[in-house]
Amino acid sequence: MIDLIKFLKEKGYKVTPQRIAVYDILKNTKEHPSVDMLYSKLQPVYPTMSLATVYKSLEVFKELGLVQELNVGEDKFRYDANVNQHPHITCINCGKVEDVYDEMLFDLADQVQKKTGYQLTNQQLYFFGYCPSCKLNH
Amino acid sequence: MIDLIKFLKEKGYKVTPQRIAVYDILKNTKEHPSVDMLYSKLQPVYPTMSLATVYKSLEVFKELGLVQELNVGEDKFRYDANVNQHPHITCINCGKVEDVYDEMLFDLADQVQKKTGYQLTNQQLYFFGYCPSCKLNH
DNA sequence: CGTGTTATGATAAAAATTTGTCATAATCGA
DNA sequence: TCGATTATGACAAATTTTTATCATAACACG
Repeated sequence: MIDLIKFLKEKGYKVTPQRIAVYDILKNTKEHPSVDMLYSKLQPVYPTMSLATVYKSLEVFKELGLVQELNVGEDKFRYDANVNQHPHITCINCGKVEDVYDEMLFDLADQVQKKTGYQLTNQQLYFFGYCPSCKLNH
Repeated sequence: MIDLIKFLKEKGYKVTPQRIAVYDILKNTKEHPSVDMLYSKLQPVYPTMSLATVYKSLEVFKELGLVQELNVGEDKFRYDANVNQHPHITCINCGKVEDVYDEMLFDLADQVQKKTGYQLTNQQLYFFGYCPSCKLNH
């Protein structure tokens, strides 16, 4: 949270309760919410919070490098306050998105860079399947 | 091409010039076209081809397992007649999408499955960066 | 070749997220 | 605390891909 305030001030953005609230949710969840999920979570706390404000806050956070935008194959984005590049896994039954930790993935970028001749800037690794609890009901 | 006709007939779909034309383009390109790209390519050959027909053809192909739908982070899909699961790399300058061949990626799914407990059905691995020719102009 | 069924094409319409507008409110530095 | 500037909120509007409609055309089977 200290980071958010510092970053906002450094760039001349104002520190507002709304921005803090949005970032706070992102920082304290592992469920990679979309804009509508964020909005729903904020409603109880900030009944007057507007969708536009959520969008505008996220825009600022992206610019500050405080969140990353994920495209998990839905027609909307999800957001993650963990800006480290890391793979995600989505349950195709219940829709949840989780992180994947695997050392094997660390060397991947280098390897791909050598093979392709591209200068990599980014990667998005998504796995899809049934999560442990959903796979029981199949 | 023989596959397409066989598959269509097996499932009771009619063999039409439009379906053949759409599939033909997908089969003979490596650029992973989107619907609008397909439509543009078809225009010179089939001036009366409709966008709706492109969409409907792709729907059938997906059902037959003849194409895969890619989400490379745009707000539309791209299509690939190579239905093997394989990683893609996108140039963030010129927008082209290419395949990545790397043996390292083959074990990945198993590894992730073990780590996460998920039953994997699918994966989408996307790398982003500047392609060899675009990176010169930076 | 004829008939029943499915596909096509043109256009309208949906669908849903994201952006714009602008009056009002809040922030921040002096 | 004051004043200048920026942000918020409510809603309109844009954007754009994708689906639905339906009369006409084409296919496939006997």
